Amino acid sequence: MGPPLRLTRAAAKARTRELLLAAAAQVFAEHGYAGASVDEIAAQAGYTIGALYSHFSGKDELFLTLFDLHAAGHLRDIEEIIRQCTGDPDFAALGDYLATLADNDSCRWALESEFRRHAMTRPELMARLAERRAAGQTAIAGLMPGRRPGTAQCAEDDAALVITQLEGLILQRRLNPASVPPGLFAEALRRFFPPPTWAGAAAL
Amino acid sequence: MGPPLRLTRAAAKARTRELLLAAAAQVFAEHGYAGASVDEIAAQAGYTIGALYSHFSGKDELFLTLFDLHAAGHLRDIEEIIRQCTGDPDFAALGDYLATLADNDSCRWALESEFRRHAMTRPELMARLAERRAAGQTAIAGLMPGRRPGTAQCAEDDAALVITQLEGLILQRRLNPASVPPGLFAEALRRFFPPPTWAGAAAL
DNA sequence: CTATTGACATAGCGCTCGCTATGTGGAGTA
DNA sequence: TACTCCACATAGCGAGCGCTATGTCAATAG
Repeated sequence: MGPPLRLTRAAAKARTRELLLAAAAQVFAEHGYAGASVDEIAAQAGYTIGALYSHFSGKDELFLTLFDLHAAGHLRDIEEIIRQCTGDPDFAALGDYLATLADNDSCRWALESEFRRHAMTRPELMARLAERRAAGQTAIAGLMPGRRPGTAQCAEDDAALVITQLEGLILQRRLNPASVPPGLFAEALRRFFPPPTWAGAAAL
Repeated sequence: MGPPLRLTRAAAKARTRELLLAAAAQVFAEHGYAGASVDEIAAQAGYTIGALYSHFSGKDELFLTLFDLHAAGHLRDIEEIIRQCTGDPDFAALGDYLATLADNDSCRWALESEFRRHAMTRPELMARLAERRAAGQTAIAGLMPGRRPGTAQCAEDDAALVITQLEGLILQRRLNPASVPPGLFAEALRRFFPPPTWAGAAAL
């Protein structure tokens, strides 16, 4: 048969699940885990709690599902940016992109803070988050140039520095956009990726 | 009269207030604002909710008091570290200090995440937090050397970068101490405070 | 067309919450 | 010592919570 005019049963279910997850992200971000009510999450998605409990076993599973999705995909954007810093990067454009990344998805960074707070008090969540971040850091380390040959600095350390620098800047821009203009993102990246020829000659 | 053997009435009241605030910080950090119960906060301090409500108008005032105390004092430690970076700094010692700063006060950084999440959804809190941080940043900017004369980089931008770098590293160390050894803090500081004579000669 | 399934709605239970009204005992004062 | 006061304890109320039991109706299969 051709494409159905209406969504098929399974497709509709998958769509409902996505809507519930998106609504949960928004409500968890705004009120925190304990402050978020399953009624509000379901209502935000356009359903009632019956729909929610037919897709998830409860509030906790909903939160943990979001946690894993977030932990898996969080460093991907940063990795992509770092990848574009190799070769002949356009730092100004990357700075603009980072600024929009910080400005959009308003609930994303609030969720990030909520996840971190949760992870700090629940060892198994901390382990999962640390593992995902370690994988992302290693991927980024593979992209970092082995510069400053005089120092014993390794690529893993460079990656940790650039990740935390960009995350810190993003969180700061969430609090006060004026204090972190796009040019500051660009400047931060420039410091980790100096012009290849000059730096090689000037070092030591 | 000499110092009283037992605490005077006002001193005991002040001590109770401090105990309540410390307990509140711990419980808010562990469970978040909505998840924290005033009963647990009072019990953690060794009192009941009667004591809590005779010192604070309610849960919200308790939280806002902590918020202001935190916002006021948060960048002081970083400012002190940056001050010690001027002159002839011992980066290794400062790195050790930053590591212990991240490791101790476990509830402090969980509270930091909770405050940020709250600020992201409440404009008046965001304004207050941004104002305090701007003041701290300006103080730190006054300590930053006006290096790299070739670039249009100003001290305020340098301060924003070093603050967000250190905060990002601290938060990362909370999640995974092994990924941020004390030496990485030291390396981060070194990059913002290069040896004075060499850098001046090597620049441009 | 009929039967069946299951995605989702509805109502309500038990529990905990923030907060208040009220009680009480020891520190302060003369 | 006797009176006063207030820091703190205690009991309970109304509201909202997560979750479950049950109902409903449209999409599917035969």
